[in-house]
Amino acid sequence: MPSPIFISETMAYDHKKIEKKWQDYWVENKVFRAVDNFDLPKYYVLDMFPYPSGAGLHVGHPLGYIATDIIARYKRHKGFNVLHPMGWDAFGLPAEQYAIKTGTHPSVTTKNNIDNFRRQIKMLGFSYDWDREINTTDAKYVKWTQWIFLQLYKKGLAYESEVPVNWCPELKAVLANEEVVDGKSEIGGHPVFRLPMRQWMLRITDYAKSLLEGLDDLDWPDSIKELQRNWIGRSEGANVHFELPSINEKLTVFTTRPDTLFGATYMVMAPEHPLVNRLVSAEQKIAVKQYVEDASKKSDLDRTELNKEKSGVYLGAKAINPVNGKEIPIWISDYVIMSYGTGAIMAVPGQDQRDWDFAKEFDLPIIRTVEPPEDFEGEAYFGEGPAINSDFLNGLNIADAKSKIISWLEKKGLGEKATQFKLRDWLFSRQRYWGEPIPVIHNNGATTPLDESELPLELPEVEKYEPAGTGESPLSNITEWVEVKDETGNILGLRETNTMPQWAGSCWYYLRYIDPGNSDKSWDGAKEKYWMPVDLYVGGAEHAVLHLLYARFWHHVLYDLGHVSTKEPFQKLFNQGMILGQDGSKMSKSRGNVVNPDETVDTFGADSMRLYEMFMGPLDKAKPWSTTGLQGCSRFVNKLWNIMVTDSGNISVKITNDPPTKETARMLHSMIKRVSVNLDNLQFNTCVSEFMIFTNHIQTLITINNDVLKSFIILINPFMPHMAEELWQLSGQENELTFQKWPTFDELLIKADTMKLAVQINGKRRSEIEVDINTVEKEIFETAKSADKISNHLKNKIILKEIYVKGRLVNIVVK
RNA sequence: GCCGCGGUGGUGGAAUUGGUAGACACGCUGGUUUUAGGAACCAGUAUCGCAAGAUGUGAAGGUUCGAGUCCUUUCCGCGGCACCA
Repeated sequence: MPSPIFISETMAYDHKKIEKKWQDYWVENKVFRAVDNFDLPKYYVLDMFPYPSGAGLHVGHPLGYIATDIIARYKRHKGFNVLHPMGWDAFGLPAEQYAIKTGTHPSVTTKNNIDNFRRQIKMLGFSYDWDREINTTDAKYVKWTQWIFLQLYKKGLAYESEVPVNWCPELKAVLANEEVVDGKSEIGGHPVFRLPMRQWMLRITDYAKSLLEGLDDLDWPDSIKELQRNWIGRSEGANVHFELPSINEKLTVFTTRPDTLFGATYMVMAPEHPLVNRLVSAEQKIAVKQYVEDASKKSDLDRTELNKEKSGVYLGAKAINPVNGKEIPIWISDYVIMSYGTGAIMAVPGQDQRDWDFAKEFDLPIIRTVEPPEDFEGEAYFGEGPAINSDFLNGLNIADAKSKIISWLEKKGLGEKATQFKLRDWLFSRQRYWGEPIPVIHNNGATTPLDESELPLELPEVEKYEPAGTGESPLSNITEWVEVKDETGNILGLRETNTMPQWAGSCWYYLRYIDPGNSDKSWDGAKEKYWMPVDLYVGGAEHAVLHLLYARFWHHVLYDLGHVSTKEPFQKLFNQGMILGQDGSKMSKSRGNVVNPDETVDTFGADSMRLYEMFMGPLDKAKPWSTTGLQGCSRFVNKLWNIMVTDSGNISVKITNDPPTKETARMLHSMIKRVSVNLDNLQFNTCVSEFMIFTNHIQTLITINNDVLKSFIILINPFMPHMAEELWQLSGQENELTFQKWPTFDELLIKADTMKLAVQINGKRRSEIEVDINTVEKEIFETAKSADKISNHLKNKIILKEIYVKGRLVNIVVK
């Protein structure tokens, strides 16, 4: 960004010198250290810690950090003991891919990137307690990540399974469901295929109910709660058992519409269903085998892209519909998926569009069991209506029919009420080097967890970081690490060579900040009880169903095991929006619209950048960067400086002990009120406007009262701490600014002596009157009626009603 | 298709939650100052109109004394999910 710097005639605020001065001061005096003083009210304000990439920060990254820093500083002024930490989510694929290319150990890359990120973050003057900095790749941290894994393992929540996984040949790794988007990898957009592989899984499905119900009491954006609810995907319905006469077994299906059972005219099983081979008839054997093979070759992308046309094959077997004893044919089709419900459905084409499409394709019978309205022209009907063709359910609405059929099924032992979740177990292993080793030893098909005393299990040095390509991690090549031997050299077992996914470290880092140096325990119980939960958590919405769901899962487990005192980790969540490039599109290297914070801070200073990012608009909205907008904020910063400070660097002679005018006092108290309320609501942009309005006012003053100035400095300190500290010092204050009490406002002082009231005729503004604040209503109406332009509007009209909205307006309703 | 969020000047956005729409800033126009450019300061800036005045928060209806705000229908944009039975 070529920004020519011109020397102005007024003394410019020397941001470089002053920012360095106070940043050094804060570090040397450990001003922002959080002390474990349990008597003080606490406030835990947390940022989603970054993955330190090689590219460094662009101006969008620190947006949330600026907001949390403002809140942290605000809460300190409000008397809270504030915990505000920062750390690094440092395991991950980019460092490993760089290692494959260059041979540089990922720990070296990671260290360099962290150093750069730390430098960039520090230049913005954030009030982090750097004594609590953590790094997920640090052996002292990995130890406790592995320790938590062992707790999950011991509780039976970690298991190995040969499951069809999302295999990405390009990344040479398997991915979690949450990491696959539209059949492609979330990172890089490479195709993903379904392959069976041995994998570690975490039983997050055991916590589906708990995770769903826990959302209710959280102060989170509705959109994120809704996203998680959808992802967990609770469905209420029934399991229904269908008799399979040919093999004398039962086939259970899950349905949300048991009321439509009389309309079930055929059944469909997933091609992978275990009963397929036993049910298939001799005549259909070849066709079925072919279909099953074709289905297994399809990638996720194929399956979604082909979702328009239904395919399938008749199994040559029948099932008995339990409500009427009718024989119905069983088909297989890939529109039924094995991993949801029981992998088989009862098809009710009359009430389900997918079943309708399939029935039309293969000429299967359709029976409506809910009467559609007369003008209904669609195909399957899923609206409300009376039951038809359904024997004892006829005439009932859907809800009544459901409960009646469920109790009928339960009484006869043919089915029962059931709840299903979409959520699947969490695929927890990765075929990568740069992750936490899973602390487990294999021996003859059995697995043994490491003893806690053997933790941390550290990564061995390797020569090649390239994965084997067969789905095995680079660790599998390190024989001396993999083979666990006793003193005499006998092999006792083989180490697990898969590592944990990047999410592992971020699942509990907020707990480690509470007690980062503890080498005996993951964290101290008393400290955890004091600091938790996180009072405010700010980060990007892209983590809605990944990090935020996984972390909640671990936390729920830790709660059940008695390791944490709160059921939920993050009480209030806020998502910062994206900062777009000047052109309105997403900032990216390829578009060439990336704004670098190093240059911005160098040219305009940290305070200007902080102020501008807050001024741009609401924190949660996406908004484009504007260099002229930034210049506007920089202009404001300099203007404020020049009002307060002389060219020779002393506090202005305007600052005196003369009492403020009524107007100045009114504006100060109004500002205190609005800034306080807006900060409580995380509305930072309007706080900045308030500062501008007040500054525009004091610019016109001949003298500025010293106490007014003091209050103003405290108000701006969260936003522009460097200048605030300097002004605080220049104005002769000696106490630590950080802990000054937040000013309070006096409602009486905010009121002016007179008020301006709009005068409306039939709700339209026609005039304005100014009256004394104590004027009684009757007098106000009289004044209003005689006001400029109003008498004209009242000519030849009948006044029906007179409305006075206190302090705002008068409305005269006429006819 | 389903779920969630949004649509206000030339631009980013305000609006005490039903009460004077456009705060604050950017940009633009004119002025002061300056050798000039820049900076700083002053004034103006929703639209139409010389004016009086009229119109105006994606569109159309409705509730109300009064609607950017509430209700209905509809269009557009963004995010998420997607054969989940």
